[in-house]
Amino acid sequence: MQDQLKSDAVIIQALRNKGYKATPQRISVCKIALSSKEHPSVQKICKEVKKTHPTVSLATVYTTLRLLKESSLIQELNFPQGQTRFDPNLEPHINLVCIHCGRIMDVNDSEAKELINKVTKKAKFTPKAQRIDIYGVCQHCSKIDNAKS
Amino acid sequence: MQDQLKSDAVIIQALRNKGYKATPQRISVCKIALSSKEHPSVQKICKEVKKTHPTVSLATVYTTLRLLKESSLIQELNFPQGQTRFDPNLEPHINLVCIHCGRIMDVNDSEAKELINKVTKKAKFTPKAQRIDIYGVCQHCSKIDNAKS
DNA sequence: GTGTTTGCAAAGCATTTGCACAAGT
DNA sequence: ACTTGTGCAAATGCTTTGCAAACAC
Repeated sequence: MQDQLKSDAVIIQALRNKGYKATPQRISVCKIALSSKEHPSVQKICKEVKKTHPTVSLATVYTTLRLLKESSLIQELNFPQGQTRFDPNLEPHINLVCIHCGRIMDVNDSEAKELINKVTKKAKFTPKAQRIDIYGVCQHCSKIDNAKS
Repeated sequence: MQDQLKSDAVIIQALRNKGYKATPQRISVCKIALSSKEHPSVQKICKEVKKTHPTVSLATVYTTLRLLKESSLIQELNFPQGQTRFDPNLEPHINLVCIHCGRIMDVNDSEAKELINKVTKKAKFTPKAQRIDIYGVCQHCSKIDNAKS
């Protein structure tokens, strides 16, 4: 699940710097939320944490995710039907959201950044964050669809 | 609230074409959802409809909005804390979302369209819809902030 | 007249909160 | 030791659903 694992030490330090206690559950949630490229849901994160901390509760996962959000380390992506996913990539980038398999792929594109700069400057709007989603069918799913027909 | 009011006749025709009955409540919800530039919430739409149809229920508003969504006439924009807003603009455009006053301003920009074309082609992704949000402080709210300090 | 829609109230979910106990510093 | 965090269960708030009466066609 995590390609780019943050080490425990780094996370413990970051939590303490912000005045939070570094509990095992918290460290685990942070590691997954900050390292995953899968844009996991709360349920998915909780399931993952349970592998090493079987007693963890959803409440703790929610609380920790809120800390990360308030510390501007992750972004919350809300979708219809109460689907919420989390993204540690806060740079301007594009989310390709597959409406078949639910996968979200990141595309880093410098033009996205330029577009945001241009538009906000023109509208005298002070940007703090952004979200660019494209909804559609990913390469993998359209292959499956084609094979079926 | 509505600058670009769709006429009743057009909406009635559209509903019937899709096999739906044109009830007064439905017509009213459609008019507001399709014409408003304010990206209204469900509550706001319901309140607006109540002005002419005081007995309308939230359930009816929800149902009608679902029809419009499934007919690809509006888009649902989900935000944290169960905030849902609706947007009749389905063309690629940019939403400037003010985190102070909650206003959402549309910016039509051909570069947004081009960016989407480029990225989806490259990733062999079939686009169906999109959403580009920039979160920050609008011109009006930053003036207020400056005046305070 | 027939099938759909309405409006109410109840049910369903995701998320938050209160609180006693446990754990980190 | 003191304070904060955990985990449970209950509460909250948005959205959906079931159903009888009302309505569109």
